[in-house]
Amino acid sequence: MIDVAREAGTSVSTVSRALNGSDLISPEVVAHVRAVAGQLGYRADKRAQEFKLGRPLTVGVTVPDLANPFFSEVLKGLNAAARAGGYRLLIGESGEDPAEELRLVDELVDYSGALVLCSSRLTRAGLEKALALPVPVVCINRTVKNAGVVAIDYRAASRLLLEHLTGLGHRRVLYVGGPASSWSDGERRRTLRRTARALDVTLDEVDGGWSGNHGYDAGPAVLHSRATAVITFNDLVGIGLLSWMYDNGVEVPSELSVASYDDIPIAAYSRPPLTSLRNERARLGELAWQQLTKRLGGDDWPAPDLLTPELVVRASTGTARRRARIR
Amino acid sequence: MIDVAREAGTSVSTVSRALNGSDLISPEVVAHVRAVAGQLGYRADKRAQEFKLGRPLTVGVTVPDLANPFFSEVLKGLNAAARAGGYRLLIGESGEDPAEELRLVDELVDYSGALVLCSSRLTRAGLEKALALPVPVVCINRTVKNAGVVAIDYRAASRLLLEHLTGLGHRRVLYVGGPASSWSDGERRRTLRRTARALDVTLDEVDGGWSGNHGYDAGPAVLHSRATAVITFNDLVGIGLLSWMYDNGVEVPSELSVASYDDIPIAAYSRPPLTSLRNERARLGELAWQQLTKRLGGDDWPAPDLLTPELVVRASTGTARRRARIR
DNA sequence: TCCTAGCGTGCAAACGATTGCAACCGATCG
DNA sequence: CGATCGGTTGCAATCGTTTGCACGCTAGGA
Repeated sequence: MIDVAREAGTSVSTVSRALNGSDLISPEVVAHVRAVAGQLGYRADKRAQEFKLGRPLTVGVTVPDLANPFFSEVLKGLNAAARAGGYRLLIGESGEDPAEELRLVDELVDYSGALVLCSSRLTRAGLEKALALPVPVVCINRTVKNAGVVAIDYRAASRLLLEHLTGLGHRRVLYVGGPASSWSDGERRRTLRRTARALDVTLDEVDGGWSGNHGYDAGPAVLHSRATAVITFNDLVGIGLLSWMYDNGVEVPSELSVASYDDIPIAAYSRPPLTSLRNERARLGELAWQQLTKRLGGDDWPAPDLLTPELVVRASTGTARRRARIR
Repeated sequence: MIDVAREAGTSVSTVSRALNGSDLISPEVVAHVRAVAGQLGYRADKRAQEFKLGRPLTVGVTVPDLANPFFSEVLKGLNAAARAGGYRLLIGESGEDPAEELRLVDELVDYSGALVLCSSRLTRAGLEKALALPVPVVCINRTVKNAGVVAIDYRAASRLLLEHLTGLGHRRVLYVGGPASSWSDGERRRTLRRTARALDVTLDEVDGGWSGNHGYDAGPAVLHSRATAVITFNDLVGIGLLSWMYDNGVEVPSELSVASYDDIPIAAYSRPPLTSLRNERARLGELAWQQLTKRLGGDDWPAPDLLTPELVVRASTGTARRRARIR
């Protein structure tokens, strides 16, 4: 900058003003300075700028698992929105571990003007700590006070699933659960139970996880239950389960129906294609950013945004014609 | 910091030294300052530190598509390695668009001490521009001079695939290609052609893309070719293609074999499970970081790291018994 | 002709840390 | 007893910007 000033025969203040389009500076000088700067290949040091200006134009994000398509797409949406607003994303992955997530948050906050916790696995206490930080925090898929909240409406989601299954005549449904630290697993269980009661459906539950392997491994337990329909924590689990059923000669859907949450792209291509709940994941990210901008603009936190998913019926659900058993 | 200094009855210099563990300071003072700092809840401003200290401890990364499991896992590996080295990741997504990638690079460089371009879609000229930047650049899955290079050994990869297929008796193979701007698609084509010639296999090619939809849409073209085996650009394309074959009554592998590159987790759960080339994607990220540290340490760029994949044979490949045709 | 706006510009102080250098201390040595 | 020295500490400059304030200049009105 000093070089530019010297070369242009002005002071650095003038260079700064010229480059930033201040209005109390003559147009000729602006043109001249711009020319000189371009010629010298000068680039303003963004870090110094942001340093001087105050809070960083960065939003820190945590996700449990980068390789999970659900989170990738949330990140896509958030990234696009944040970039449009002049912000960048600093992404951290907690590996589904609450302690690691806390460390991560603690580190990200040093470089971020805001935080987005995506499907936070934080303990209650950890979350308190995060909210006490001197930056605004938005939670995606976790409700909490004094923070922005954007979430899937699991009440509606679970109702859609169960109504679909009862419509097909199922009266006994099994839920294959997700990671214990997952808030959204808790919500899915809670809303399923409640809706099952209302619909007079028997709901059993077994533990699962978040990956295809977890679903595959749940195969025997599923068969042991006397359910005719299964709802899995997510599509990866569902697809893994479908695979076990195929390997063990159980026909889907004539012996067992399988449905799931999220509708990741690959769900349409499983065999049979998986009935699932489509949610606008990218939109989750977008809305998180919107909440953030409002808050950064000085307003209070807006009301939580709830996204209602849409049931995509595919061939993995149908009427039960036979009891499943291993052949 | 000033507050801490005042409260501790010292100068800010002393506080700085105490907190950073300088050796020319008395232990008692260190203890005292630390205590005061803790009590006041003082946290050093990392951004100011890095600003003063010089280059940012951040590595900027570009990927074409965050939702693609291949890239997610590379990011996982890179992230883990970089964090262990005290660096953070600034991630940008180009959306498979060369122009956008260039903009991205131009922005990331303002905040990064190093750049990692993952499967760069940059044009030749764009890449030159990126390499001319005042930070070290590592390319993952793209070879280039004067930069770090970490890549899959596609020569070995293509050979593994074709030898497997010829071993099963296939003499006519079709390649369903990837995005035009993808270097790795180019490499796959090049090495396949070359190996096909050596093995006396007829190789046809059609254009595809990177997603399940691209694979599904390629179905008719695949059937029109007279190939008995198909190699797809990646697993997503492969799974999409399998789905089309199923929907149209083509039996895999008895009428058509399908194999692919990458072996993403879901490949094991397609129906039939997909024969694919396993590569250590997380390791790609790790190696990229290693190259970077060497370079940042003052050395020249090390020789390119080539990772040889491993063929995972599953049920989607077998001996062709019938000519495929739509029923 | 002089005074006063008002516009354009430069000086210098910040932002929050690190660090070379000088100064100070007590102790040891000659 | 004074010089020296090692061990600590503080002063002030610095990183690359932005910006409040003061100043100078020009033009227009009285």
